[in-house]
Amino acid sequence: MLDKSHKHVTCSSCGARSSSLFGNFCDHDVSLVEEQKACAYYKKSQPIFIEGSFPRGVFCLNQGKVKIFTRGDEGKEQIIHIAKEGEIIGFRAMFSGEPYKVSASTLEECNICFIGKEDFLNMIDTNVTLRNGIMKELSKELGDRAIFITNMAQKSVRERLAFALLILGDIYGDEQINLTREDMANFVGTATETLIRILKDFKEEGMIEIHTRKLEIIDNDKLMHLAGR
Amino acid sequence: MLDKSHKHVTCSSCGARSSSLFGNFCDHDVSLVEEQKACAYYKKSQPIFIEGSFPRGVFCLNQGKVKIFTRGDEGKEQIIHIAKEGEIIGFRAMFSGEPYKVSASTLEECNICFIGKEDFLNMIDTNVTLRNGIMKELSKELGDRAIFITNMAQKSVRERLAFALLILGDIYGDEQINLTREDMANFVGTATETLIRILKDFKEEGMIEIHTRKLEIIDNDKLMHLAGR
DNA sequence: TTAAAAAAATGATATTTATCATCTTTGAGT
DNA sequence: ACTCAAAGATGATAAATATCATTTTTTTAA
Repeated sequence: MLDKSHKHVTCSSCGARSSSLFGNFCDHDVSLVEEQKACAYYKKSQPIFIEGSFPRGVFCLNQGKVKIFTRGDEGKEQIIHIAKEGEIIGFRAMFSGEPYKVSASTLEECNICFIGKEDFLNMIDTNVTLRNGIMKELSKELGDRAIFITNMAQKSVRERLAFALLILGDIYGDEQINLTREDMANFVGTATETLIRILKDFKEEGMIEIHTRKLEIIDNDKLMHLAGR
Repeated sequence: MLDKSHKHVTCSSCGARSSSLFGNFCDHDVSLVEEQKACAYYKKSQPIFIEGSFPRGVFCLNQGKVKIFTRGDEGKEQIIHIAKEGEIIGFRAMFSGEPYKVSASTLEECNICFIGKEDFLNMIDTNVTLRNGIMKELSKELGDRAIFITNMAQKSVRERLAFALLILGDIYGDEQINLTREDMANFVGTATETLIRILKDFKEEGMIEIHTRKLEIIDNDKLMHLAGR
C-alpha cells in the first residue's frame, strides 16, 4: 500500500523520472517542474480524466498503472493503452485544441503529479529537448496505433490475445500481469467469456500460468510466434 | 488526365495549399518552400514510400488521392487513412527516428511535391506556426485512431462500412467515391465479398447509388444513424 | 475491336466469436 | 470468520463473417 501521507513526491527523487520525457532535464529544469506540479494519491479504479471534458493540464505517473480507453456506442470500454510509472498522460489534448477523446482511470493505487496547461506549454516552447521528445512520442504512438488497427482488423482473437500478453508483459516487467478479465477483454477487443476460454487454452498449452487473477508468462517465444512477430 | 509536362507546380499558385499546414505562410515562407521542393507526376497505383524503409523527406499532395496502409502478416493491406489534395504525408516518420511503419500509394493520378528531411526540420525549428500546426495534426490523428480502434473492436461490418462511407464522402467531396471494392474492404477491415454484399444492401435500402465502380451517397443521415454518430 | 486480365458479384458452406443462462470462486468489508 | 457482491468460469446456442468455388462484368492494352 502506498503511503497516503506522502502527497508531495519530489521530482528530484522521482524514481520514474529517469525513464520519462523529463529524464534528461538539468537541475534547473527539474526544480522548475518541481515548483509547478502538484502531486496526488489516487485509489484503485479512480478516474483521472474523462472523454469529452476539457483538459487543464497533464498528468505525470509517479507510481501505479493507468488505463486509457474510449467507450463505444453501447458504453463498452476499449482500452487503447496502459500507462506505467514515468509516463506522462493527457498531453495529446494539450495540442489538439479539442476535448479529451479518451478517458483515463487508475488500475491500482497511484501517485500522480499534475502540471497545469500553461506551465506545460511554456516548457514545450522553451525546452527544445522536451519538445522533440514529445513530438517523437506522438509520432511513435501514431505508428503503434496503425499496427494496433491492423491487428484488430486481421488477426483472430487468439492471435490478438498473444500480442496483448506480450505488451502487458513489458508493461508489468517483473511483476505478474494484474488485470480483471473484463479489462483484458476490453484491451484485446473481445467478449469476456471468449477471453477466459482462450486464457485457459494458453495455460493448457504451457504459455502462461494463472494464479487466480494474476498471470505469468512462461513461454514468451511461443506467444511471439502465435502473435506473428 | 493530369498534364504530365507540368512537373513543376508552384506553391504560390497551389490550389491545395490554402487548406494545408502551409496555408497561412507569408510570401517569404512560401518562396522558401518553393525553392526547396521538387514536384513529380505519379501514375495510378504507384508507391510513394514503403513500410520499413527510411524517410528522406515529406510529400505534399498537390493533386490526387493517396492511400496510407500497413500490411498484416499474410500481406493483406489495412488502409489506415486516405489522403487528399493539400495533405502532407510521411511527416510522422520525420520525428520518430524509426523507419516508416506504413506505406503510401497513389489511388489515382497525382502531382506530389517533395521536401527533403533537413529542409523540413529546419522549417519546423524556425516556424512556430507550422510547428504548432504539425503538433496539432499529430494529436488529432492520435485521437482519431483511438476511435478507429474502438470501431474496429466493437462495431459490426455493416456499421463500420456506414462509418467508412461517411469518411469517404468527406474525402471525395463533390466527386463520387472511387475505390476498388478490395481497397474499400481493406479500409473497413473485412473480406471483399462481405463488403460487396453489404454495399448491395445499402443500395437496396436507398442509402447509396452504385454507378459500376463509383459510389454516390444518397442518404447521409441514415448512414450517420447506422454508423452510430 | 477484341482478347485477356482484373474486378465485381453470387451462392454454398465452414468457422469464429458473441450472447445468454447458470454456476462457482474470490475477496473486501463488517 | 462470515456474508455478499463482484469476478471468474462453463456450457449451449445463435449470429456474424470468412472462405472457397464459380460466374459475370468491366477495364486495359495490344
